Amino acid sequence: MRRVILRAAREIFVRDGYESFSMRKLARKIKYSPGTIYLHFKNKQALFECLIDESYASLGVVMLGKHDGEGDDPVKDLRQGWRAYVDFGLRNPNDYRFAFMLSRPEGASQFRNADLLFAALRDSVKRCVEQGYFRPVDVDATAQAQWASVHGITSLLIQRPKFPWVAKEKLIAQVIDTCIDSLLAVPPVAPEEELHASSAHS
Amino acid sequence: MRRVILRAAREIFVRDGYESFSMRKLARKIKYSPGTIYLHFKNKQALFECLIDESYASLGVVMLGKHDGEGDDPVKDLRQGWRAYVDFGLRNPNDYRFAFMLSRPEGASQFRNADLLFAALRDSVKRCVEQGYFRPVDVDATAQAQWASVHGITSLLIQRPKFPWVAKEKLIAQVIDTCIDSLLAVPPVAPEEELHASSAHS
Amino acid sequence: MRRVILRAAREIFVRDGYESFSMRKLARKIKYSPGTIYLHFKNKQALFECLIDESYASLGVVMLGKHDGEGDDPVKDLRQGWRAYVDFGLRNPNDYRFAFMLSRPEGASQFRNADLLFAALRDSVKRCVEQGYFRPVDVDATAQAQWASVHGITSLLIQRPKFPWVAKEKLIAQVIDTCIDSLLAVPPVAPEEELHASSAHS
Amino acid sequence: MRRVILRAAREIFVRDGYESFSMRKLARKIKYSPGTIYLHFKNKQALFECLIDESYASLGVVMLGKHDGEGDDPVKDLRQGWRAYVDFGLRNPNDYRFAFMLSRPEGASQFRNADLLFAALRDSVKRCVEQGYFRPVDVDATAQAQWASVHGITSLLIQRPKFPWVAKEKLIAQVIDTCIDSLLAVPPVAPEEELHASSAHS
DNA sequence: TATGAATGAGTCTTCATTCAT
DNA sequence: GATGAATGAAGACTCATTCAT
Repeated sequence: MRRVILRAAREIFVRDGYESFSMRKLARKIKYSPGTIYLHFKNKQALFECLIDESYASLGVVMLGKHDGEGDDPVKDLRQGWRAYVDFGLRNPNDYRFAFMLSRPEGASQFRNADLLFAALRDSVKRCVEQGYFRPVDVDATAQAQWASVHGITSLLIQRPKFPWVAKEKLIAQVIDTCIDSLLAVPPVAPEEELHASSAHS
Repeated sequence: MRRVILRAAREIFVRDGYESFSMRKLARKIKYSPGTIYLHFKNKQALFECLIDESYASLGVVMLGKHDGEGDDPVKDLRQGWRAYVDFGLRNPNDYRFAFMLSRPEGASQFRNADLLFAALRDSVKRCVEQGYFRPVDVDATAQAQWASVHGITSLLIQRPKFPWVAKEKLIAQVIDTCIDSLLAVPPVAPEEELHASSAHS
Repeated sequence: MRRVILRAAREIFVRDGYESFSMRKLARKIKYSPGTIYLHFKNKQALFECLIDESYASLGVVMLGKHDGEGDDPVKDLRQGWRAYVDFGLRNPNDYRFAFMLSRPEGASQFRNADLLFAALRDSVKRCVEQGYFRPVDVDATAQAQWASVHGITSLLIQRPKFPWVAKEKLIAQVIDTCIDSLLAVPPVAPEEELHASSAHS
Repeated sequence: MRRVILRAAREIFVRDGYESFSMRKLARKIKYSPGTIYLHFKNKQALFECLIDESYASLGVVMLGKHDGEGDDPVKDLRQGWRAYVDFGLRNPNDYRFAFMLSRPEGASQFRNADLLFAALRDSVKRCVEQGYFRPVDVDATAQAQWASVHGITSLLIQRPKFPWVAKEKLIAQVIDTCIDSLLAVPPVAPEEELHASSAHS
């Protein structure tokens, strides 16, 4: 029942965007009276928080799914994780907006799932450092910086789909590779003309 | 008169945020009747677009101001330009939200000032490449990738002020430096400990 | 226009009582949209305050009307004033409820008309004292005590119309007379068997 | 179980006032579902009536407690009874509002406890007359008139706590004393300065 | 005895916008 | 250029109450 409401709410968001969501619309959509929603969610805000948390969870599943089996190459895992992150955002723009681009009112609570997500991401970076793939960088700072960059390209592509971007695939790859390659202890061997191949740290 | 309205509108935004802006409040603030605004702007939407364009302009002024007539070190210019970008966003979060983080409805027009901004930024990168500071990368892709990263850290810091960030200064520097240093034809000195050293490169 | 709204609002109150008043009902009654009311009154509260003040004014007019011409007998004036007060309450119960029996929210402002009313009443008592009709009592305390008693009978008769009251006329007279006669410097001459005739001070 | 509900309801009233009482809040408070209340009370109205009756009972207990088995000075008893009445109101304003200041809808039933209260009060007056302390006044009229006055000061002090009252103690005493002293067969001593003297009569 | 789900009408209020003047 | 009056729709939310289970 909560599920029904949440699903419908998400659909409205995904379809019409955040700005035009309303409890009334939601009620109309699930063909219940407005009051009914309030039996299951204290608030519009509470409903939101729930949806946001779900979004974090989805994103987490997608990202972490990539190195479930503990690949032998944590750098590859990380790269694929970020790539999954971007793809998730592009494929679920309203989920992504929910999770990261909405102004959240003052008193909003923290989200369990968000913490899990960030912890996992941090661990992924940590593994790269510990196993000698990355130079001995500050793990927290690096994880956050990478997240920032990847969030940047994701949100811009979502928010400005009509901007004259260069080939999106290339752009995404360039952002992620820049983040990762610049940290490699041993720089990647340069194949032919690849953008990220040449970040030449000693 | 348009000016008066725009200034007042911006003030409301900057003060109270996007969500709580309304034409009525605006009218009240400029001490004119609501109808009057419609003599000068067709729409709430039209007013918005105008404000957004102004925000692009402000941002452009701030960024470009950094290497106005200069030119002896385009990399430094670029670095400072991005730093100015982030600072602008953090100091004018509502302006920044306006420019880059608002969902803009379908039919919204392009913005002249945005084009100027991106062109300037692209040129800045181009200069780095042409003068041999950067490896011969794809200028457009690089400019966009850098923008994405810098936008990423800016918007996250704005939108999630309570996230347990590492020291903000360090984080910002790390994002910008990663963008730039990975492109240098001659890599910055001090390979290990790079993170702290990089913001003081000659 | 404000007048139209106020009159309609008062009618709703008078007809249906305080509890069942609503802005929507009011709007429906004057056949305007709800929003329209808010063009003229900031609030439900603001509308109330206005009505209450009007009620004070009406009551003031009624009470003071009784000794407009400065009767030569201030005691008679006072007695008639109180009697007019009670009558006003009984004839306009919802006005009276408005003025004195409604719980008023915290921030509610004072009412100009109420002040005028109380001042006049105090003056009336004062005159009785100054001209030697009343013993030299504390004017403020006396005015307030009399008001309390008169308010008491008024509000009870309004609020509990079905209580097995003794003859109302007699009851009202007894309350007012008790208030006044007990203060007389020279007690009224006792006619035949009159309840208040005998309050024999000195 | 009815008891549990009633107690909780009363607490809500006493804490938050009449206006903000609701069946839902009540249900939440007793941690039962809203429906449950309706198993025990037909109505909000029915619940109210019950509460009001209880209030009458409380008030009765307080008043009558003052001259339980006594009797050597019925005037003193009466005076103390009224004083207890006022104090009860001031100390339990929401109870008092309940009992006397709420508009009660048409079909509301009479209250057993109210009858008891008034009967007791009437008897108290009657005793004063029969034992020669009071002049031979109409007992019913006198009881009702006194009640009116005392109710008046009680309700005004409750309802208008911010009014610039003279010293409340003095005011209350003046109201009660006026009611009683004006009926004494042998007037209290100290004709001038009576107002202050009267509360210390033997 | 109890409840969980539901409702339908209602609460106050704000909104973007229009238009005759 | 400007306004004052107005609107209709919508906003979030609460209410007393019912009823199948």
